[in-house]
Amino acid sequence: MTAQDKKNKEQLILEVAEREFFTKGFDGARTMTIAQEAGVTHAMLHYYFRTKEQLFERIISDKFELISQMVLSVLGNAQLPLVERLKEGISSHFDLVAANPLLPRFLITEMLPHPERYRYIYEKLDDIRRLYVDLQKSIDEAAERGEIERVDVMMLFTSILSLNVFPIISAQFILQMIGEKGELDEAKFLAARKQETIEMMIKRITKY
Amino acid sequence: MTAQDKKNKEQLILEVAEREFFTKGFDGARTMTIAQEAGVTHAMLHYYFRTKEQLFERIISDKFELISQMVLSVLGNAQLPLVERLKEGISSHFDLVAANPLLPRFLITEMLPHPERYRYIYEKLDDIRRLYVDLQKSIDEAAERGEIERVDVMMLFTSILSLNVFPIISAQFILQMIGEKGELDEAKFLAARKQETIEMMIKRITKY
DNA sequence: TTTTGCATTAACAAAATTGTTAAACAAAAT
DNA sequence: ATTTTGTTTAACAATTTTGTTAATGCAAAA
Repeated sequence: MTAQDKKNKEQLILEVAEREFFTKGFDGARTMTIAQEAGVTHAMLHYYFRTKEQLFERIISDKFELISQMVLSVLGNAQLPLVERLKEGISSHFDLVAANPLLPRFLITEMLPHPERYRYIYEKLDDIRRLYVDLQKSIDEAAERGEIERVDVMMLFTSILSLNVFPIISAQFILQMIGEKGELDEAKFLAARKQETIEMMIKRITKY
Repeated sequence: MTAQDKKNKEQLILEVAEREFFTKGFDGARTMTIAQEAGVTHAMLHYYFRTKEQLFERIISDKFELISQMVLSVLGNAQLPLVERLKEGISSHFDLVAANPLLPRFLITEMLPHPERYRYIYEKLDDIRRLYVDLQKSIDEAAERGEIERVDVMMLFTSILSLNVFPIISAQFILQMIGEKGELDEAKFLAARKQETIEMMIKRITKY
């Protein structure tokens, strides 16, 4: 067995475990299932990661950067003009969430019930306050010039987060409920959502 | 022990169990914990409900009507004029979700991973298709008369659901991230959200 | 080639969780 | 008063899940 094989085996466990944890939550995940699906004995899993908790921690800290981005990117690129910034922010945030659809659900099911476990994530997010203040300033200035409506960034932020994340989490659910004859598939639905969200947010800040 | 006491004890277990299941999910919930918090031996819990599964099923079927309402009420009262219908629908839906904040998270963590367990809920929701078609007709007519923009009800529905549910689920999370010095408490935040959502949706269908 | 160190396996141990039972008990019915 | 019915408790059994260990293999370094 080469070093490469080892890396691959460890990596394989991590990938399988990520899917397992993200879909079933910490409590629902089974180390035996993970081991089985990764094609290793469950003793191997314990050999590499010692405990279920440590395997979990490893996955979370590996995902940390992505989680931060997932929150931050809503606020967009401070260099762009306001409306562009909004469009680009919504769009890139949507894509990021859509590319990692299991993560938001996991955050909701794991972080919310165990906030103490994830304190370090909140700490890291000082960046968000800078972008927040910055965006509020841009908005206030534009509003001063009568270009847009004055709006609260926290409301804007929450709306974008809601409109981007919720449909991605629950697309299946919504389509099953009111999808007509399944002709509208998930990909089309989400593409439509992305445009809808951009349109709604633009309208929200537009002054008439 | 009177019949009343029994009812109370059984009821107490149900109440405690509901909170336990809704916060920790089926896998995270512990029958011992439930029994302990309800002040009964865990044998009692099994005496009344036989298995963890049966206790769970009981809670779900008891909540069934509420779950249906939580989806249906978004579409509002078909008797009212369109804008009123929208305002009233958003408002009552928001209140319903806010009064049962654990339920949406639970639906996301339980229904989405186990759609087969909840097939009967989808079946029940033929009502929603009636309201859906009905609302689309109202909108199309109003749009025909040039009163509002033509919009797709599924988009409208999804937006309202997103804007109402997501902030309620994740208020804590959002406030911790960008809440300034905790001066904005959860109640104020949610009250602001409710107004914001109504305003956004009205703007969405308004024609200029 | 021998040693060294990590990788692997199989069997086992421990802990946590759920589920059962028999016997005691209490209340209501006869 | 006695029977019947349902409730409660304590002890225990079963199962599931996690974690450990000792023996073995195997590849590369010494």
